[in-house]
Amino acid sequence: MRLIIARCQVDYAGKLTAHLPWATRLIMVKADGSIQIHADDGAYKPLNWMSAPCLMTRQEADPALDPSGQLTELWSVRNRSGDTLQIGLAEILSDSAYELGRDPGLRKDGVEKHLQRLLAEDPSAIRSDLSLVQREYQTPIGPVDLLCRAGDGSYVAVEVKRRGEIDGVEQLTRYLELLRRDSLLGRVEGVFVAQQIKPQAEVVALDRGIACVRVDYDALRGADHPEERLF
Amino acid sequence: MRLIIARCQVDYAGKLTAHLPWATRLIMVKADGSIQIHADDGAYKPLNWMSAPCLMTRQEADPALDPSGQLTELWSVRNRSGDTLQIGLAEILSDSAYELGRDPGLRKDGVEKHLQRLLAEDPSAIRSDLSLVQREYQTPIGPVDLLCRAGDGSYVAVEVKRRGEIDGVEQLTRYLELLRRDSLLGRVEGVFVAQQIKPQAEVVALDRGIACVRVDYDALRGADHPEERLF
DNA sequence: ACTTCGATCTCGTAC
DNA sequence: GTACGAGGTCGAAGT
Repeated sequence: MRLIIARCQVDYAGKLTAHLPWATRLIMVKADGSIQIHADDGAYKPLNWMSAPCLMTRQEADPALDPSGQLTELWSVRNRSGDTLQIGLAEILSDSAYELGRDPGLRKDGVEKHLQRLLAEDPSAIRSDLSLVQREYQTPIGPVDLLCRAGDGSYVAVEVKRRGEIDGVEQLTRYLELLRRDSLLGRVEGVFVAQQIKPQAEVVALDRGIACVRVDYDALRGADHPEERLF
Repeated sequence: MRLIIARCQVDYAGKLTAHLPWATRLIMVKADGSIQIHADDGAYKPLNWMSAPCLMTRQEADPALDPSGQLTELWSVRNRSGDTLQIGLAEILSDSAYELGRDPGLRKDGVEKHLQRLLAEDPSAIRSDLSLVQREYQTPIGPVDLLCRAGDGSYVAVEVKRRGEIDGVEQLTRYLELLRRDSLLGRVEGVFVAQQIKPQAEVVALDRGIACVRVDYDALRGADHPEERLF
């Protein structure tokens, strides 16, 4: 990994064009050839970047092409799609490189699957009269997260999301259309379950007769494993 | 901006939990307090991070809590939601800080809004008989990009995308369903406009009676500002 | 290789 | 502030 602190200007041309005026920034070149340019604030997204695989060519500044004469080096980076990143360097305040080696990588836990599992174990957390028929109930257009049965015997298709947005409602709508064609199932209701549901998604859902239920992930986890509760 | 190259291990607990085993990595601390931890490959997304605003507290390693004795420093970072990032540091290979100052920021060009504006100025570029009724016509499920009127007096809802994919067709379909319920509007057509349209998206659109139109962004810009044309 | 989908998404922008 | 849509998204999982 090579880290450079330098005054630079940058131009990107690809799916869009973008320009960075002269300023002092961090330029990071990773071992895989990828490059990112960071300012001193903002979240992790760089101001500009080029992902691997890409090819960099370097050239000394040509005074004829740089009337202001502040350029010392010009880097051109290009990827397979023909996107280009041009970095002009002026004063270099620091330039160092390190061998980091391969990273063992990140281990995650606790995403949407977990929420689905908790609700499969206790569908009454969604609505008191629900009982599970099958989790990941297969259909030709994909799996329904939870297929349940209501107190009155009718089937209920449940779509589980961490955040309920409009495309989740579309997904459930497609499942319901399909399930309702299956005359063996009889009446089939839809329930959209999420930790948070966006207002627009709720409007669309209710307009289609789909109920919306918000669930508390931490409470569910607590109910499932009381010993893990912190308070 | 502070840049540290060090052997470290990291734990995140928040919307999910994640762990990074011991390895040598880059730790970047920006002036706004945000932190990111990078390996030597991968695109710009860090292995782990904490966005500003957040608060870091530092403590010397306590041998009693670290039987292996490799820890030299322990950093705890916390944000407003209570998410925490714990970074344990061992050998520090490099540690340096720089004053970068405020960045003048990125200037972009060529995004969807610009395309929408150009088409709003001249809807005949979509179809010769179209005239604009309203840009960003509001509905309960979101704004229609362009509401136009055809030569025969019927309304035309136009969805503009840079790249036309299937979700754009879905979006326009929802608008059309809604607009057609409004008896004041009478007949409402749909037109899907983009620089490129994926074959799958076109199949779905045509199947639903939605016309597809490809537009040339550069030509539109050229027609609008002939002096800016490069060739 | 390509596609689909979630994300500790990030980022702008309108309300 | 909150909510919503777009992204040069990134990254993983499945086909």
